[in-house]
Amino acid sequence: MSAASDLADRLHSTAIHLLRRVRREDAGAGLSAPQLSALSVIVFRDGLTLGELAHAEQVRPPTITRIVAQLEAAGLALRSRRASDKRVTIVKASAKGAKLLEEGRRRRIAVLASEVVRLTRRELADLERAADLLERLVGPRAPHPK
Amino acid sequence: MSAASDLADRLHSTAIHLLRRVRREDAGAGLSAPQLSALSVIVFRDGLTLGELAHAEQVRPPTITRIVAQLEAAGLALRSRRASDKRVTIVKASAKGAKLLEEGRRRRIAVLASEVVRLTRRELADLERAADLLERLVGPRAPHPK
DNA sequence: TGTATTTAGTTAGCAAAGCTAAGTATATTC
DNA sequence: GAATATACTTAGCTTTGCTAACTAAATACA
Repeated sequence: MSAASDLADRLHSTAIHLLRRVRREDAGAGLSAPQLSALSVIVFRDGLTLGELAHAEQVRPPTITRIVAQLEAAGLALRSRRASDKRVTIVKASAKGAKLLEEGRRRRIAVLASEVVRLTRRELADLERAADLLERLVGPRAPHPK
Repeated sequence: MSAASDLADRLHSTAIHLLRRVRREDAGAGLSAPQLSALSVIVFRDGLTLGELAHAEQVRPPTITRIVAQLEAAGLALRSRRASDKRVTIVKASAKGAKLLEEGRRRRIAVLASEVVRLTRRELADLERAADLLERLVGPRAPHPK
């Protein structure tokens, strides 16, 4: 139990540090980490609804409303109503958004991957497997009974 | 290069999701993730200075000033001046702080480790190694030339 | 049909995180 | 002993995240 406890602690701590580390670079691209994260999902799953995006990003509706509004204001994403149900909002990435995502990714690489590429092949494989596991651990899944 | 890029992206994304995941539980303990992270360092390295803590946490001085002020207001940490140099502030954990850290840790476990303990021994070993690597990647190290 | 409920998203307003710029107080330098 | 450097603080800004309360559209039901 203590081993799992320690590990969870370390993951928590490294997550905080990782985000602090990339924060400034992301800012250089003009986008915050949450904005980039959302944009990434939008590009990857083009045409999803705000609700789906909120679920994927594990935030509450008001939060995703605002983030998408920012992306839209920056000309990176587009919103439209679904014809068959005018309550739902469809989000798509603009060409500019897709392009900027690629740039943001490159910047992040400069910070993370400049170190990552120095790893041995074996260490890289470890990290890859760990990323799989982490995605399973923290992926969307009805987080809490409200 | 694209492999490293993808990996960096995934780590970035999982870091965001992990923190969102534990956010509510930490809130349940009355502490935010940054507060818990700082408290953890304070408990682990009792008697460090604010500057050292800021460096360990990779934030700017004003940020650490505020976080420690919050911990102090909550009765979890204590500040004192160093006799030999009255500019520097020494931070220590109170008994209450050490106790609460253990509780916060337990709560986080409930979220992360409830899944973590379900992993196979081999997966756990992967994650452990990954945590080592991540700590190396994102640990304190003069991040940017101001 | 026509009210009542549910669903999708928004608006308002709050606390905290992070920052920079500018201030204070103590040490150090010359 | 005046000038500079160091350690931290204060002020003020933007962004994140939340809950609570609202609007508008769809569905239920009677």
